[in-house]
Amino acid sequence: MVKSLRGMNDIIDSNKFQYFLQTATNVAQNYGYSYIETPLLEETALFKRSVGESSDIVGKEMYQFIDKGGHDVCLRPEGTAGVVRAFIQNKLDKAGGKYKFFYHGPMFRYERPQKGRLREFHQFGVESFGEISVYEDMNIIMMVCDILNNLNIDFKLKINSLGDSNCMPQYRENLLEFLENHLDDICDDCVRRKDTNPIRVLDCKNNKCQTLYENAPKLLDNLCPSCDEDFKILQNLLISNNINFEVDPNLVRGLDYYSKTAFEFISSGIGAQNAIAGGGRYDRLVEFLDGKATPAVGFAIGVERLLELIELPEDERDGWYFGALDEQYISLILSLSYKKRKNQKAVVSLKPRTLKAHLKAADKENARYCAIIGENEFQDHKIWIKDLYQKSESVIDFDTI
RNA sequence: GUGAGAUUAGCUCAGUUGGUUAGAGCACUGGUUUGUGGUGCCGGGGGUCACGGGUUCGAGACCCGUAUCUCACCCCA
Repeated sequence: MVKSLRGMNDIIDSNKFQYFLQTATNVAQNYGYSYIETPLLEETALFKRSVGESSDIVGKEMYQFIDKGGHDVCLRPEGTAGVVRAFIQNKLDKAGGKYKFFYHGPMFRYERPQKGRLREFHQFGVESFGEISVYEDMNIIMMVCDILNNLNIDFKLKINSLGDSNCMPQYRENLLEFLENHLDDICDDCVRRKDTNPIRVLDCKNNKCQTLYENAPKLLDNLCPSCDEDFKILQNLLISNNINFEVDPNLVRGLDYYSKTAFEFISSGIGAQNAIAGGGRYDRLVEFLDGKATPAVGFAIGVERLLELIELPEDERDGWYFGALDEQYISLILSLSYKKRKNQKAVVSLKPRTLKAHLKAADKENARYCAIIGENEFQDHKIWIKDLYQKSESVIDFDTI
């Protein structure tokens, strides 16, 4: 038997998926965002330049291949790069103004699958272009809060500031110097990180490293005045809007393009993969991908991780079930259901059964009304209807259905 | 990529030191003296015991390999 590839699942029971998508789409539209769809396949160079070759995503997790035309392409491992490319390619950077997009769809990373981590997974994300103000960072965070609250999901918000091109390079130097001086005391992973992505040592899980890093230079102590002020404004905004948060000076993002505000939404109860949404500001990325310098900020939600946490509201009895006690009335109920379906849900049993069997089936369908025609009803030009919720019965002329 | 544990019916799981025809609950399906569901009773279908080798008179069980799932690491949403 041919099976689906490892870490790639069918979505057979799509109720939660649809429920999430509707909720998130609603919120995004309430914030004035419009839908954008970009290709799943892009030139490999796009991700190398945006996400960064130092990241594991690009370094070892991309579905990359040479297509029949000899182009080096790969399945998108994340959503931002494609949206930024589309923004530049359609010359929206030159047009000026503000652009706000939301997107959703599959992403691909060649990882070892676990719960909340798949090779083909789904993200819902937004990207806001042209707003340099930290108030937009706040808008974006409020949007995630709205989505999670509407879905009744408990979360913790962690924020940090990564600094910008004024203060980050200097901080990086300071940190590198610190690491060089403690090479013998840090774990093997951190030695490796020092060369690939030194900022990442900050969220190392090794206790010995963490104790050591308490004395390391701190991101937040090295912010330039502009970054520092924005970060304070953001915290005040969160407080005045009653959004609980925690400043996590060790919060770093895995993708290279982030600067200034970085945030992560965490949930307990889904195991080690506890980040359900993440995002931040990426003011340099548009320019870096050959566009006109445009500030931008966005987030992405990991859909599968969120689905683990969603409790679907209970379905109420709804719609009609049509059944016949004898073969000869089936064409009649087929017509009646066709009529009823113009404005309501209606299912038809295509085979004659006993009344009891029909009631059982109607109940299983979670129908509100069970409508049955038997010999008695047919002779009187009537249909028997039971309201399965009210438990009341009635008999009406079937032309009035 | 590293380490660990799993895999028996559609689902959740039993299955004794290796020994007849591999079981249960749920789900599905049919019937239930006369036309009343969710909540009675009786029946029925459904398993290449993940796949491939090996040990043995005999393997669902023991050994090896592969695949997949799960957990942790790494990484990240």
